[in-house]
Amino acid sequence: MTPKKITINDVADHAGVSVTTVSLVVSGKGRISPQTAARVQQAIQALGYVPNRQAVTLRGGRSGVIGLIVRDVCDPFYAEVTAGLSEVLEAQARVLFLTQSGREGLGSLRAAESLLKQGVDGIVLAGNLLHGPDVRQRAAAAGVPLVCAARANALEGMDLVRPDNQLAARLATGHLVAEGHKQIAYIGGAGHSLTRAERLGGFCATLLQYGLPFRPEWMVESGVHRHGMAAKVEALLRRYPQITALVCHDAAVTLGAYFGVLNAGRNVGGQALEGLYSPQVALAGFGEDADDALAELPLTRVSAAGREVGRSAAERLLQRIDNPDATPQQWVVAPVLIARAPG
Amino acid sequence: MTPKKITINDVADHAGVSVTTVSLVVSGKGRISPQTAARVQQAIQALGYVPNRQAVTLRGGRSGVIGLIVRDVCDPFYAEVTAGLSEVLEAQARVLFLTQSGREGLGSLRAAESLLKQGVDGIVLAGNLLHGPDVRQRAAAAGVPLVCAARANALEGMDLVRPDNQLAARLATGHLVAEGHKQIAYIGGAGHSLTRAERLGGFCATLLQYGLPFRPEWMVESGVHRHGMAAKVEALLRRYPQITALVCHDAAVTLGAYFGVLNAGRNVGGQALEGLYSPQVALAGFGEDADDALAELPLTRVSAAGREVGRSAAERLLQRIDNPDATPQQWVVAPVLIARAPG
DNA sequence: GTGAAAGCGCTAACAT
DNA sequence: ATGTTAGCGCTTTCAC
Repeated sequence: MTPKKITINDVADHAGVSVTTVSLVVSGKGRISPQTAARVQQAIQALGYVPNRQAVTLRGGRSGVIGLIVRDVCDPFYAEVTAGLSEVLEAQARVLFLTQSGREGLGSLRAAESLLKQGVDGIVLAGNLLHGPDVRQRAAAAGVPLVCAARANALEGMDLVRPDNQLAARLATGHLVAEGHKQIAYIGGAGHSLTRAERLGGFCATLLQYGLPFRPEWMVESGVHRHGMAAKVEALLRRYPQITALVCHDAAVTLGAYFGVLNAGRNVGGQALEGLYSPQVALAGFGEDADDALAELPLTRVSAAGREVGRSAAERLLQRIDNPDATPQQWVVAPVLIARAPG
Repeated sequence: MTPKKITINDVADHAGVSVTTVSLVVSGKGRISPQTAARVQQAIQALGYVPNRQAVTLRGGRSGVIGLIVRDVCDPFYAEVTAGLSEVLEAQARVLFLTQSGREGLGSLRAAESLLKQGVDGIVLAGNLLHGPDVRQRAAAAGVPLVCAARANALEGMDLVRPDNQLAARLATGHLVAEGHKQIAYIGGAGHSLTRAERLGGFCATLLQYGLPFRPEWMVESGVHRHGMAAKVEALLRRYPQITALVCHDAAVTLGAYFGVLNAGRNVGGQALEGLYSPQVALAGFGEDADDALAELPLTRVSAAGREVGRSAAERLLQRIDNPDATPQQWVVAPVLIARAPG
């Protein structure tokens, strides 16, 4: 059934050389004569030889495997991160171990444990940075490099790749301002969210920069479950009819806001109209590219570029693998503005 | 830096026995005296011994690793499948290799190749069944079990886990019928989609079962990009005002349909009103649990239960690993209806 | 019941 | 420039 596994010995026999020679040819290390090298290559082709990873690793080489600890692959942002990571690693002929720490998962630390047991060359911790220090300690003890990828800022002293939430908010807000809006509210996000805090920073900074008002009452929290945003937005707009634009924290909030606008008797659109009061309310929202359910809505979106975060995390980890003693760095990935024709 | 790796030899020394004994105790195989076993266990605890996977695998044991080939982890359905798979495997102290075949990935076959090189115990092919036969052949040649997990039916002769699209459509349609709707249209999906075909089967069957009309003009395709569904739905409703309910193919289509209903001067709601013409139009849609952006809409959703598909695929693969010669089976996973209070 | 020893496939000294 | 050989950590006959 299973075809006889062909090993380095078979190749050596077939080429009439020793295993050392074959090994040297494969790794391109020693000085081997062109003729011999050619004969060996030919034997490799003929037999379809593929080096056995476990043997290499056992002997002390690299396993070629990277471990990923992610809270929940179903979260669109982290799904993008995972995809980006996987892309880069595949291009390097490496593979990715996936473990989940959240939901039904076994927790970051246990995940790390099981990855280390498998002999990974490096670990990416995506989200769940609460247990970051524990994981770092464990990885350090095993001499395995660790890189974090998260939605918001966190620990010092660790390699971390994250989106630029502040810039994202500046882009979104700036876009609305450029369209002529002067009364802008921020909708959604849980009060304790670090991501929200960073975005609010960019939001306020942009308003200040243009001399526009920002009022605490115009920053509406959503609970974690994001229920009833439509009602909250409707109430906001009825109370402050001068508001002409909303920055929305995520896809669910955006949709809620959309209905809130309609329920308040206003329309959703882009360009701010003349005069103080406009029946139009413009929307800008954050979200991943994969959140395409909202693609048809007339709104401007800013993506946190999760895929790019994943790619960068992979790059950084590969660097760390080659150079374990490098100083930890924070990499910030620029967001992407996807403007929508007003309408 | 790196703490000395402790091996089976260290344990043997510490316990004053031979490596054979330690191995036997760990695997629980040979007949070892309780005293010796206890001493060994104690040594294992004391030293924190963890068997080296590569050594075990090299020696001929199982690697404890399962490979997953998925087209795109960012697709909500396959993200759920991945999560379900990962859950089950983690519970079994196994780990999951993730490879992507689509997008920037290297194609199913190359992914399979790289998984086999890593010595996986089994492979799950999720989606992209076009290349299923190739992958199967390759896996079979390596003596590695293969299980497919896909959104729709496909090849014969392979183990396959998939959602019950037909039942899903029956649930959605039946729900609308139970609410009193008699004129129901099906919106969205690409014409060549197998999933759509299966759902349409369930849709039509349900209508027939209740003696309700089904008309080809009431089955509106969306392109692959799902643009302009709002306009299509508006046109449909204006042309056939007797329609009171829509079954929507996915989240994006549902949202488009929602606006189509509004644009047609109708409202979205649940209960069918008296009389032939109702201003209300009810919506039922398909989607994963993770598609929660639409959670606030007053509509009934049917989930394909991707997570459960993943779990089942894992179960089946574990069976195949224990019993490689079993006959291929098709497993069908029941969908989940999430009813919404009509509003 | 327990131990000695032979490899699994590979790499890296150390010869030659 | 190429070959010999000693392990990496483990399981598994086969002795005792």
